[in-house]
Amino acid sequence: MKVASAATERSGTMRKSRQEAAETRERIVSVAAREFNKSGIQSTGLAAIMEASGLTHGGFYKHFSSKDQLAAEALEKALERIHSSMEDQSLREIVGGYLSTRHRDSTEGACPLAALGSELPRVDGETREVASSGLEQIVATIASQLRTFPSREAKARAQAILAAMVGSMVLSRVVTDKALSESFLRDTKAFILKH
Amino acid sequence: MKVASAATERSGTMRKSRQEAAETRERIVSVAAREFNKSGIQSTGLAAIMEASGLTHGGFYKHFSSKDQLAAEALEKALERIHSSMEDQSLREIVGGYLSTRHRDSTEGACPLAALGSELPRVDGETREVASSGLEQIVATIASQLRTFPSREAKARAQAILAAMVGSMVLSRVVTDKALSESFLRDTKAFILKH
DNA sequence: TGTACATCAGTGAACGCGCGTTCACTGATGTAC
DNA sequence: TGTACATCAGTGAACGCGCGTTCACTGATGTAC
Repeated sequence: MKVASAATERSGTMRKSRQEAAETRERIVSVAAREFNKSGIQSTGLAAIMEASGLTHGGFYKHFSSKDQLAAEALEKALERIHSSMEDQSLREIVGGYLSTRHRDSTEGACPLAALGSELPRVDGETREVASSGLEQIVATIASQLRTFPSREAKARAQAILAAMVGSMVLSRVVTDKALSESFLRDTKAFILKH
Repeated sequence: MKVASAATERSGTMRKSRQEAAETRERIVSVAAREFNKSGIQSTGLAAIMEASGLTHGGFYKHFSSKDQLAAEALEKALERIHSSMEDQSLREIVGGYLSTRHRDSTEGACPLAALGSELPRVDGETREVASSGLEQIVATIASQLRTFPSREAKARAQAILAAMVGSMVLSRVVTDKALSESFLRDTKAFILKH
């Protein structure tokens, strides 16, 4: 703060408090994405998210107008993260990364389609739209890796491949037998890549 | 009640009130299975289930010791229903029946793996076990239709096929575009059967 | 640059509400004789 | 078969609790001059 000229202030970074507030907001969205993946949207309380963000619950509405708005932003962020991790990867890399025990056991950067899939048809309109369009982008990215097929067929196959990946992840988390859980991932991977 | 002998009473049907109570209990389980499929287990209140069963909420604990117990029974019943509908069907029939718009749009007899899949890893122990073993039975039944493969490979393929079906159903319900929703079902079906 | 006022991120108490569960009560059904 | 008592399915009020949301307040930061 000492020797910053007015020009630097205007063109450069925000002043301390506003910058911190923006960082706080981003932190809440990140924490929310993780907590939603772990426990579901409905089942995760705002107080838990705020506490995990190092704040008290009352401050929530200084950043968001409702829980729904946070859910939409957190879902968008999580889907973008998954989507961008797939870009410029081969089909083998995409499927291998998705159908891994690392992904199965993580909440931090896990795919919300698998973690929240059966809850998403019931979320509010805006959040649902975010889910739907994020899903479409992922399908398009997978399709772009199916270079041996004409584009219409590539999209059809990409949809089936994403369905198989999401379903495999869901079921591998439902099953209580560890070996069976891992064989869901392994066998689905083989099934997809054998095509 | 009129001319029933003591012998008939003992060997035959229960007396009226007990029989009605048993019917009430079954009705609650059926209603619960449908409501859980529609809104999720956590998000469905006992009062809503009891009201939809034509009762007041207080009577619930005359039939069940907890919501968890009801969830386990409702899930078992729903999974058994899906499982038995697959028995003695060909792979084509199983996949065609599962990946249908009728199934997608129904709650009454829908598959809980798709309707509740992402919630199931968080349910209580007994309910989770019911889900896990119901899932295994379905895999076995699908595998039994893959007669051209040795049994180990048949089971691996059955797992991948179930994963693709569940994932396809989940995503077809997430997506807001009607045509895209239907193409998820159609394309996944083609992908599975083309193998 | 320094001063006076405005803004606003964050706090913590409070709200109305729905939840799972408990309970005293009722009246029809079941049982014993 | 008829009577007296016990059982128990179902009712509706009440419980303690956590939820999303609101609000008065604080004090550091931002702005105007």
